[in-house]
Amino acid sequence: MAARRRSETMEENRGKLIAAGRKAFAAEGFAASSMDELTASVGLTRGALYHNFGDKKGLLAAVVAQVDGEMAARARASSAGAGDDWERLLAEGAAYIAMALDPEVRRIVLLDGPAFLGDPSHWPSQNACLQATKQVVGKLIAAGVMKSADIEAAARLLSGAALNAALWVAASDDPQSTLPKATHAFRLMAEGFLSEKC
Amino acid sequence: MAARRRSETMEENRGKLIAAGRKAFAAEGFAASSMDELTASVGLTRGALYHNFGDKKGLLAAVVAQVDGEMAARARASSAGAGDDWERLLAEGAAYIAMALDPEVRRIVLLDGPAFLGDPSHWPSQNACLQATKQVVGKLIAAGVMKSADIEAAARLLSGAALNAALWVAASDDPQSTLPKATHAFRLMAEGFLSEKC
DNA sequence: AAACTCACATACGCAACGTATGTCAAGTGA
DNA sequence: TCACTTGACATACGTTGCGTATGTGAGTTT
Repeated sequence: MAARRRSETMEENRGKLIAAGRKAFAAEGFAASSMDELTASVGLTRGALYHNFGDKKGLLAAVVAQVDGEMAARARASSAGAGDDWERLLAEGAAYIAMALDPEVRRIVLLDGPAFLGDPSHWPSQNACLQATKQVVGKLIAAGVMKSADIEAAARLLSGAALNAALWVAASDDPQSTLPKATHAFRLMAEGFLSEKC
Repeated sequence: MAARRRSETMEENRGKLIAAGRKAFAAEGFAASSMDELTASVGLTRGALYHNFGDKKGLLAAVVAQVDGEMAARARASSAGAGDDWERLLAEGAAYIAMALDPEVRRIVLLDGPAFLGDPSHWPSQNACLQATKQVVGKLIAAGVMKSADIEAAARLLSGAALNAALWVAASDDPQSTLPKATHAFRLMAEGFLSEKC
């Protein structure tokens, strides 16, 4: 058989472990996931895991970084069609709410991530979503569309409201009917930041 | 020595374990807290814990219920001096932000609680804080002070925004200087729910 | 006061993490 | 091509910590 390059199989194995991590962490949570089972499910042992990621939390960090990156991409995509920056901001908020309905996002990034890795603003992935929001908020405040306020505070409040509302939506009996209520309330509240409303 | 009643010592031991749980969970987090050490620290063994609380998560639930109750009391106290209901709502929001600065509240109720016990709205303590906010929001919407919106959605967004902002404040380098920025932004955003602003 | 209850201690099995060590294929230089 | 090195991963082991099954003695009942 063709002799495969080392770096090639290593990247492949890292990918396998991260993919298995996404599944296991989303399904059972970080604490309840067994690394023996997880590694065995992709034909490896714990040796591979500790060599590549250092420890169990290292794998979680890698998984979080990957999912976080995908979230930022989703947020960008959903706000791409917006006419102005304000509509872009609202679109990103709606995207946050929709993303938190994803079991992987909810369990891994919103629950286990903060609990086991600490505050998201200190993650290596830097919470890419929040950075995007901060940028838009900064532009809107500078342009006078939004009232003067601390940029990071406003971005935090907006994304925090959206994410927390989404956790509620996801845990509700009928997510599909509660989702519009959440997005409507979000739009109302965000408008509190608008400068001129008369 | 005077023979002590059984129910008396039992309540006392429950209290000791809950108090030890608050300390340990706040300091090291739920997952990293050893039940052997925790029970030994109050002169008991794990036997007492499993008899009283069923399992490790049972103790966490009891601790969360106690802290949650204290949070509700704090919120009530801080909004007691408010003139009207709207000011009461803002005061509660400010109280949320201040409470999340408490290490016990942050670690136990905001991080480990949701991660290990599931969504707060399904807790036996019913997330007493949120219930209080819902009541005020309901009155304000009925009175026409706030725009029409789903009561629970509005309450969730407001408390979620406050709590998430508070997590940021707590994790920041200089909490004392970022706190006013957060409360100011919160007030601005909450005003988005006001009916008449002209 | 004898029988009983139950709150808690003791002892055990098991699962899972992390580490120390072994191993063999991929790379390197002659 | 062949000895030699590297390193990615497997294997084996020690440790920790949870949950349970069983024991026990102080308190309670009759």
